[in-house]
Amino acid sequence: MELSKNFEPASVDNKWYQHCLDKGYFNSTPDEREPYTVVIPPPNVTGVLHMGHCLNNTIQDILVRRARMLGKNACWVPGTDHASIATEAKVVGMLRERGIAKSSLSRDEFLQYAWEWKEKYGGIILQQLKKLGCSLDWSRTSFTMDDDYYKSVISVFIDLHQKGLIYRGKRMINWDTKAKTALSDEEVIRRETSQKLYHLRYTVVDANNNPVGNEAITIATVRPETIMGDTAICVHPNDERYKQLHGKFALVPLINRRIPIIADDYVTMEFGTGALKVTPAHDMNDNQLGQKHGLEVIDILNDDGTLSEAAQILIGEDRFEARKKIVTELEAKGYLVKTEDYTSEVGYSERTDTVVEPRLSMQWWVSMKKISEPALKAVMDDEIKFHPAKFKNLYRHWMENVKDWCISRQLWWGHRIPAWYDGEGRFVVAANEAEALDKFYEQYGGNNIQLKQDEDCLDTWFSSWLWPFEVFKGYSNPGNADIRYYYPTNTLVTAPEIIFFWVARMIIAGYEYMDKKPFSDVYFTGIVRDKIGRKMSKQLGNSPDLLEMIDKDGADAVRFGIMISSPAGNDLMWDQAGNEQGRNFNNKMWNALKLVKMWEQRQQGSADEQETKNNFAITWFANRLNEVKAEVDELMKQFRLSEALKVIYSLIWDDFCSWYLEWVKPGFEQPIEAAVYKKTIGFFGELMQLLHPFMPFVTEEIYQQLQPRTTDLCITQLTATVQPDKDILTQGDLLKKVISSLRDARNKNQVKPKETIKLAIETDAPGTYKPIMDILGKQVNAEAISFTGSAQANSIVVAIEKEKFYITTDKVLDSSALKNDLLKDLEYQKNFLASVEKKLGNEKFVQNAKPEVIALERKKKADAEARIRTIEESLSTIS
RNA sequence: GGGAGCAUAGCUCAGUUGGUUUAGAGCAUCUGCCUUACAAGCAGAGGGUCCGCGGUUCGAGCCCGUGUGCUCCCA
Repeated sequence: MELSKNFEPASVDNKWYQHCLDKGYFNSTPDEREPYTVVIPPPNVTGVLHMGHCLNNTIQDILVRRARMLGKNACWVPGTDHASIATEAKVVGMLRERGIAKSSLSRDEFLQYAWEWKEKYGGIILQQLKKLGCSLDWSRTSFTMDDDYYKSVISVFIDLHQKGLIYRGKRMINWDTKAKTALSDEEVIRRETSQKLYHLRYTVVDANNNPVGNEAITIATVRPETIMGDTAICVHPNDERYKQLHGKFALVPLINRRIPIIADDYVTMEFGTGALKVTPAHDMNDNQLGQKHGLEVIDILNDDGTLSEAAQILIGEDRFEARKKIVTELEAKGYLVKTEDYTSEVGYSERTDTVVEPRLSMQWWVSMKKISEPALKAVMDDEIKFHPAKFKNLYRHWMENVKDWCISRQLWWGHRIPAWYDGEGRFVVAANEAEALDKFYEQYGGNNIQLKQDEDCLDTWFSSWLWPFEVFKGYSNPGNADIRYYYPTNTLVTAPEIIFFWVARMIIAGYEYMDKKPFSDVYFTGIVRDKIGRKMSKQLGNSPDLLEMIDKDGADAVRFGIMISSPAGNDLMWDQAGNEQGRNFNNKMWNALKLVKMWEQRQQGSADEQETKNNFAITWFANRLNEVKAEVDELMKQFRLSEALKVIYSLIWDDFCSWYLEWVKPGFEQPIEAAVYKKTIGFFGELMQLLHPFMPFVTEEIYQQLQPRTTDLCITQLTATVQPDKDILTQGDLLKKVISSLRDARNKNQVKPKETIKLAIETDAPGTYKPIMDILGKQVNAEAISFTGSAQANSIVVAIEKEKFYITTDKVLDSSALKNDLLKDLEYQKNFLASVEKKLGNEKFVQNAKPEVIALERKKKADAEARIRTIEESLSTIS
């Protein structure tokens, strides 16, 4: 079959992915092998594949595929989480298109639509992962609202409540006015936002409401619309400007409500005017201050962010509209002293991107302090290893200062809180209404009481923290065969931004419910940025279309592109050029395949490799391959995936294609020895195997093209690594160096590639060169090679190590360039020698340094001296 | 305000308990080649005050201090 000019990924990718699915290669069931388990960080069911997923899942696939090739029973579990807020927003959108208002639906009706949406549009991302080549066990696809999973989440809630670790309480929370729900601290994104700082003047009065002279106090605020919720003004006790106002009162502008002026060292004297308006209902810090001083709490906002009756004015106006209007009014009535530009951090909802409103609210909480202790210890003791380890610090800091977790959300899509209330607000926690009634009568007595279930549902993370064991039904069906075999899982691959959202909580849940860690290693990927360092985001539009890229260059090229620039735990500056490099790499390998296939019909002679005259090339490459295999082993153990890929890339492109293939390549239309052909096919296959986890499709295709196979590459087992022969590798390096130097000399002397030369070698060890003469001659286009004991007239001299090489050609030579090079090298060597001699002349060095270091320095000295002699002799022949 | 991290070639990064030469790779750049696998390629080359300053040491890109700049997290 004729091979195409270039590698064509489009048909190849799909063909092999489907083949592997048909063969069930990605499916796993417990057996006698060692398991290698990875659970996917469940993407949001509304999600579509972006660069972060691409990086994350490529890494997981590399780990999983390699484990599979190392004889482990690899199991990678796919799935999605139900994403309360995001999904509910999508469903509301769908309903709007159909002209249905959410408010017109009952909870059950709404949930029906939500499931409809989920079945129709949800989980597209899982199909996209197939395009990327991810070798997931699709038979295990999980969803955080699957029946058993749902029950487990509810059961965990009840259990934690019984243990006293879940409680209900009215506290300050982050309120999303668009989704009308509470958010946890982790769901709030803080962003620098330019705002205005308004200086407002409050009239000062005494206890009898009489003005105190002409006194007024000016405060600075970015939220003038909340002044109606003010219940105090606070100044620093040491602030001389305000000492006379302690114990006095101020009138809130426009509504003229009287509030006390209090003193607290919480206030920063230098900031603004040094006087702080205190609004306990609408600011976290003000709330604490209010508690300390026993201040009234006046909530002036509705749950949708409009002003409430309590505001007295601008009732029903949106908070930002109200801000504009109140500023105008304050200015008109002379309360606005001045306006400054001001930049500060403002919290935005992660899901709806609206400004988060701090708000007092009755919510459910997980008490985190005690439950997180084993989880902190496990990471500090390296029972669970973080890669890179620097994230341990961050983790410790968070865990040591962990705050209670707000887990209730005012949404319908999710796990409904199993709490049941009577008309008076008394409640019990139970799995269903019947159990709830029993419990209620037991606890409160009475009979014939109507209970109503809590309307709210649980934070999505309250379900995904059970993921590593519940995907194996480790909680709902304890001790089953899967959980015993696959848990603890091996490696979790995730982004550092969800270390608290998810990683920490999974560790907590793992110890609480399985009594074991959920995973042994956590690999944190970096954040994918564009090439000028901006985080990729929808808003910026700097996120490339992944599927388009995969269609264009193939999944392998995209995987290569993202992995080649992806240091563990560091952000990566993604650049389209990486894809091109990957595509070029595909073509390089494809062309090497074409070359090798051309030889298939031209084999000649014995297939016994001992006989072949290309023995050196084969022996050298075999050892070089072993060397790289050992390196890759080591790098993979340390999760240095990007470096492993670089090493393999260079082995294939440079060592195999540029050196080895050129060394064994027969002349035009000449035959190739059968033994060499056989070996070459073998090497090529092994290279594909080594690269396969990184680039699964092109490697499988080439592997199958190389020779008829009865198996597939993706399940072919890697053989144990053999230690390479150092002497052979050194000789190979020498050969490469000689060839490069001679080519350089040809280049500098403008000897055209096609012109042949005669080469004479002056060496003490001609034996070293005998096995590599053929290769050397071919590579530098020499028609003859001889050994000589003396300088050759009219030749180009090339000095390498202690040896000299004389190139003779018909051309008239201009030796000035050559002479220049030699002089430059001589100066370098002399300086180097001087530095080594200085070191060796230093008594303290000789006394203190380790013997092997001193021996090394002596060798450096000897080498440099020999080298200087060679250069000087060479220079003398040039004149 | 508190904490963490980073700073090495034009760009992106390696550089493992301080000594493998006067620091490496890929990409980009430059030179020469349309050499029958590959011009999306081949063969070569150039390119660095390892952020500044001070210290420890026989010896510092690496350890310590300090300054500067950038990034992230928390309040």
